[in-house]
Amino acid sequence: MTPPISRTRADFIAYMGQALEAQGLPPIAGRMLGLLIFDGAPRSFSDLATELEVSRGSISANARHLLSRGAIVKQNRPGDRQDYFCVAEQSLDQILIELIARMTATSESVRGFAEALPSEEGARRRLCGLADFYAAMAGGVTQALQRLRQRC
Amino acid sequence: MTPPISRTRADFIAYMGQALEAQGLPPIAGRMLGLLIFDGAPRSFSDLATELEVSRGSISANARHLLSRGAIVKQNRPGDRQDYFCVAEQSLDQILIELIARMTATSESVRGFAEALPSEEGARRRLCGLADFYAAMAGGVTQALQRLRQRC
DNA sequence: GGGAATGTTCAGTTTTGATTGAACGCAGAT
DNA sequence: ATCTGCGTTCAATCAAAACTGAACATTCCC
Repeated sequence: MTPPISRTRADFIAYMGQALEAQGLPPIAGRMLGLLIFDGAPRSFSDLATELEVSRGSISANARHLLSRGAIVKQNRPGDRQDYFCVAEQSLDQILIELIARMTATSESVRGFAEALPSEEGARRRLCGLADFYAAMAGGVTQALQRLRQRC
Repeated sequence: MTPPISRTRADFIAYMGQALEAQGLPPIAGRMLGLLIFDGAPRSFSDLATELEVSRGSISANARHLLSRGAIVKQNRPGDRQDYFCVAEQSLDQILIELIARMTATSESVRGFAEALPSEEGARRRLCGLADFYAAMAGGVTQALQRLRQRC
């Protein structure tokens, strides 16, 4: 017994809201992204407000948030004053790229702390280990990114 | 002109507080972990409260948090009623293992949504792509984990 | 038995962040 | 000129989370 598509859609949108909230995005941003991914077509600003039952102010703020991360893009059409949004071509790439950047930055910061210490300090070795850890994660995610790119 | 070790130490602890806060941990948990990593030796419960200038209640709560994640371990010594904490042997491994589990779970959840849809639905293809995305990330982090393990 | 030290718990406070909704500016349409 | 629809902004509200501090139970020491 397969559920109706609309039900799956609603569940997916709610799920994405929670999943992305756990990764630091505001919940509405997650739901917006879920909706856009599911529908796979541009949706208008007010459509989003209506469908998600949130204020226009929230759409405005969260759209800006997602736009700045490169996860979605804004479209404008001649003769239509509305803004339309859809998932960016390489939306997922962008997320990974940003993640890699964050981890690389952390690695470098930690290495900076390490190198401010004399080499005989045990702490220096430990901080270097931590820096290596973040570098390794960045490397792993980079590989994932390459794998995804060549598949699509 | 190298800063004194104590200064680097304080800065590192503060930095870790912020860095791990950005990844969902409470700030004090991040600072505790930073302190323990820097010092590389067991520190007592009250030492932590004193040094971080936070209440014992906070140490208790955050220590439990870090313990449950396997990031730190508690030591008890004969003839000493205090609890001592230090970073777990495979503290970083644990973090990666948990991350992999989360991403794998997300991938599977999303695939579940996809498979509830008829194959002619475009949404099904898109959700499968998202599931692949999370799977690829989990794979990348798994590789990072293996690389780290064999290095140490 | 007191008394001091230790970790936990929990109610209350503070802080932080998300969300709303009204006010606003702008651009087309009437 | 006025009106309507659109998106932004911002002050106020709300909710969730972290943190504190006092009360408590336990253990050890005198």
